[in-house]
Amino acid sequence: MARKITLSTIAEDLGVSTATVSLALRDSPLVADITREKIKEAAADAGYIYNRRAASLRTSRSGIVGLLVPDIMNPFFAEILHGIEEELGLDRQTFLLCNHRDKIETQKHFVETLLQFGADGVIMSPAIDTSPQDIAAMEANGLPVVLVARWVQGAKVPVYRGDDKKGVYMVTNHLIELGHTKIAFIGGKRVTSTGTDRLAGYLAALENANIEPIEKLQLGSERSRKSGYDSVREMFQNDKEAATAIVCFNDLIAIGVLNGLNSLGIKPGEDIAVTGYDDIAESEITSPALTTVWNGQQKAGRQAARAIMRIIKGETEIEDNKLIEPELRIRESTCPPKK
Amino acid sequence: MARKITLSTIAEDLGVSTATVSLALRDSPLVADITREKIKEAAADAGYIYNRRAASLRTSRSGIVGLLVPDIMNPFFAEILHGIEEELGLDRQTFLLCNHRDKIETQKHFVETLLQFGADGVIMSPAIDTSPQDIAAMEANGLPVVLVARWVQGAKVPVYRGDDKKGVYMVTNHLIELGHTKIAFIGGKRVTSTGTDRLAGYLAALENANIEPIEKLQLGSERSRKSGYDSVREMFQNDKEAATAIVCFNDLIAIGVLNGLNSLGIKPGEDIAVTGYDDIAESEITSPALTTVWNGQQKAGRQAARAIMRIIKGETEIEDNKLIEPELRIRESTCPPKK
DNA sequence: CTGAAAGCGCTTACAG
DNA sequence: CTGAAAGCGCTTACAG
Repeated sequence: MARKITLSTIAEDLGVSTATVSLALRDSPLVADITREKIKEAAADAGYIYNRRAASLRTSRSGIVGLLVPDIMNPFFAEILHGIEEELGLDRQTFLLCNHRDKIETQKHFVETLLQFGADGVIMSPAIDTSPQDIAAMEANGLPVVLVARWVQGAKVPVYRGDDKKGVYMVTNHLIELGHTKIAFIGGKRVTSTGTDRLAGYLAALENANIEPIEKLQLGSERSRKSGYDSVREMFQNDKEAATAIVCFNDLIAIGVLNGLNSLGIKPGEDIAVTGYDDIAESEITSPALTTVWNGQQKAGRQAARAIMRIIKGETEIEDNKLIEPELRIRESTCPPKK
Repeated sequence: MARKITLSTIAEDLGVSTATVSLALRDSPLVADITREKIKEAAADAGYIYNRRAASLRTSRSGIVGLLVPDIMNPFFAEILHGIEEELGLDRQTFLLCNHRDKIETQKHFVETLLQFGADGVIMSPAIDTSPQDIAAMEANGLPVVLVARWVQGAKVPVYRGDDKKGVYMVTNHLIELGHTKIAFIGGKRVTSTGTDRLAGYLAALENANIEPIEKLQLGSERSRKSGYDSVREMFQNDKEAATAIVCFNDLIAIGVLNGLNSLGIKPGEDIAVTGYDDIAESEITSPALTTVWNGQQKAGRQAARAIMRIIKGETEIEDNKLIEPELRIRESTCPPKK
């Protein structure tokens, strides 16, 4: 590369001012058509690269949106991201992604980075133990926040998510209608809002049917395939009739449970009923195909993205964030209790 | 927030110069201990936020590393990312992530963004059809490049990846040693360097054993679970004895194949042998557990991260990038041909 | 050990 | 429609 191309080198070459070049490149109607064309051509020829740092220092808008999720490897969050990408791509925003892995320190450090880069806003599924003060502090520093999938009690920011309690209620009820009474709940016991809400849906359905919940049928705190696999083996290794149905915290757990049961010689969909949650793409091609609940994660992602863009653009009317209605997806993994 | 806290407001409050504040906050030994302490305290009290855009405009180092992968939802790339994160976290680099989904336009647009932000370097698994000129252009614009997992013929930049050809050779050979001769290859036929290398390993093993490769036993171009599921059903729906063993392009395909076979009533690990590639975490808990090849993706990620940091720091001695040795992981999904 | 000053590359009033 | 000038918030020679 010879010398560095900037607005001023272009201006100099063309004998105009930097103001004119700046305006022309951004298609300002203030600039005469001929001038604009001439400038744009010169910029393209010279291989000019717009320096966003300089622009953002001046305008204090960075074009960066922060995105915080527990773990992008989890298809649930990946699908949220997908929704966000679809929506933000249109506005040519760039985003900075962080997997906080539910470590509040990681989250904090990343938020600090966002502030340093002058991010315009952040979409987050907050880490466990995020306080409303944490969120208020971000906003006080000029970083607007929108939540997705998880909510924080007391935080005054929009939240976009599915109705977890209702969805798990529906799927538990589906099992009860099939005739099950010994229904286990596996996974997600960690204290996220999602975990609490989903467990509450399960308990509400049992209560509604006058089924006494059994503590030892509620197992596992993680939300990975491996954890589902391990938990179900733990539950059934000694007592093959511990339960006739299993409500899983999410599809990943359920997939692990299907595999774990298979490894014990118990056939899901025949010997025992298993349900998932989220309806990730994979749940259609498990064997047996998984009965689950569509949770609208892509939709939540799109809503969150749209909301943050509106806030950034200074709109005050943020669309009403009512819960996304869950939908039951009955497939092959549920069956009546075995006689 | 009252007024904005900057270096100059702190300097003013304390009656020192901005140069001193700047130096003090970065722990320069030039500043007297007492002065430094006083300044640091004042900055912390005021809730000072370092403005990286301003700093980076001045120093032309941004602290940003770009990361380009086809799709972060794919555990193979997620594990590479994990390795990179582990390594880069230490240097407090921030990174900008892009899923190019093998669209050269998406990749191009993202690289443009990196240039605008003044990224210090980029680690990439290039999209299909990336040319050596594309990479040369990035470097010419001051953006050093390191490749991971995939390579580009003719590009003069370091590459960190496993020996795909050798690994697939090993696993195909394992099947041949078990007595198989009708061995299919499913997935990955798209023209990535990985696809080409892996197919070559399969063909080399067949040739070495004097087995004639059969065109119609090479199926599927994608690398997803769903694609494996669909391909194997297509292959076996009409002819249940189309093959006695299947080499899959990767573990995801293999997982889809396991499910697809199950859905057809064919038992993998008993009726037919199936192998994966990559040894992602999930392959240990499939049923049956998957025979596969460890590909060292985390290691490749770490190597790539270390290399880009060295380049950024101006070191010229970049560690020699020899291929990572693959390792065969024999589990339950492979068996001799059924009599 | 500390300060005054220039400059990184933009955009934005303000004049004309 | 175009230009001259200031300023965003840092860091870096340069003096002292």
